[in-house]
Amino acid sequence: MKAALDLLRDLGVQPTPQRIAVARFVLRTGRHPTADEVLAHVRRTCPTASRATVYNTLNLLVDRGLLRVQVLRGGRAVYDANTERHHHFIDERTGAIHDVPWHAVTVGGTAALDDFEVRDYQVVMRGRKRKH
Amino acid sequence: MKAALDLLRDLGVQPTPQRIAVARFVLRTGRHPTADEVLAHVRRTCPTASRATVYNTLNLLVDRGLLRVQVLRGGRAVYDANTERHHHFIDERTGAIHDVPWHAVTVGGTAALDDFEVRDYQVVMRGRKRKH
DNA sequence: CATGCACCTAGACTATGTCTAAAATCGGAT
DNA sequence: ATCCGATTTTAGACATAGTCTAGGTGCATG
Repeated sequence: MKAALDLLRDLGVQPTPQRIAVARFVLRTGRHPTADEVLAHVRRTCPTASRATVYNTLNLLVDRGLLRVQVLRGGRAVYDANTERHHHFIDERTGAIHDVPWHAVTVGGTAALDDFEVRDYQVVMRGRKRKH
Repeated sequence: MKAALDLLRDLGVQPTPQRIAVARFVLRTGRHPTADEVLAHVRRTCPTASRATVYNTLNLLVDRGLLRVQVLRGGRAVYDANTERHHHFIDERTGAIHDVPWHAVTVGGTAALDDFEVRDYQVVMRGRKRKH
C-alpha cells in the first residue's frame, strides 16, 4: 500500500494534513468505518478537523475511485477501501461488516432476467461470524 | 388479500382508522414506499394523522411479520409487503426498487464459507429496467 | 505588501426517525 | 348514557447523519 501522501498526489489533490489523516485511516483499516468514526480517529492527530472536511475528503476519495461508500449499517454510510467487487456479510450480533471474496459465492441467472438489465450486483448476507 | 381490518384484528391490535389507513396502503401497494410516502397517502383520508403514528404502525406491522423494512433507497427505510424471500433490483435512473423472485437467481457457496454462518441473504442488483 | 486561490472551520440547515407529554378515544362496568 | 382507566393519537421536541454556507486562514504570486 502506497503512502497516503503519494496517493493524494497521484490524484492531483493537495495533500493537506487533514486529507492525509483521513486517507491514512480509511484506506488502511480493514473495517468499514462510518464518517463519524473517521472523524473521531482523525481528531486524534488533528483535533480541530471539522465534520465538513471529513465528509468532503471521503466524498473526494469516493469520486476518485479509491473508496466505496455503502449504506449498510442501519442506514448509515460506511466507507470501504476494498474497491474490488466483493460481497458483504453483516454480523447480526455486533453489526460488524465483513468482506466476502467475489469468488467465494456464485450467482447465476442475473443475465437471464427479462425485465432488468443488471449492471452490478452483490450478495448481502446476514448471520453470525464463526469463532475459531 | 384479507381486508386490513381483519388483518389487524388477527394481530390482536385495535383497528383504529389510522392503522387501517396505513395497513391498507402499505400492504396492497406493490411499490416500496418510504415512511413519508405512507404518511402522505394516509393523510389523504386521515388528514390529522401524525408522523409518529405512521412510524408506530409501520414498526408494529414489521414486528408482527406482515411487513419487511429495508434500508435501500439512499439510506432511507422502505417498507415491503412482500415478506417472502426475494431479491431486489434498483433502477439506477429512477431509484425505483423492484422485487426479483427468489428462484430467478441462483446463489451458491454461502454454506461453504468458513468464517460465516449465513442465516439469510439476498442479492441486490443495480442497473436499468428494460422497456418492453 | 496586496491579491487571489484553495482549503478549513464552525455552525446553520435539512431530512429521517424516535421520544414525550398531553389530549383524545376506546371498551367495559355501572 | 356515563364514568373510569387504559390505549392511542397528536404535535412538537429531540437525536442523528449529512450537506451547505459564510467567513477565515494560509500560501503562492506579482
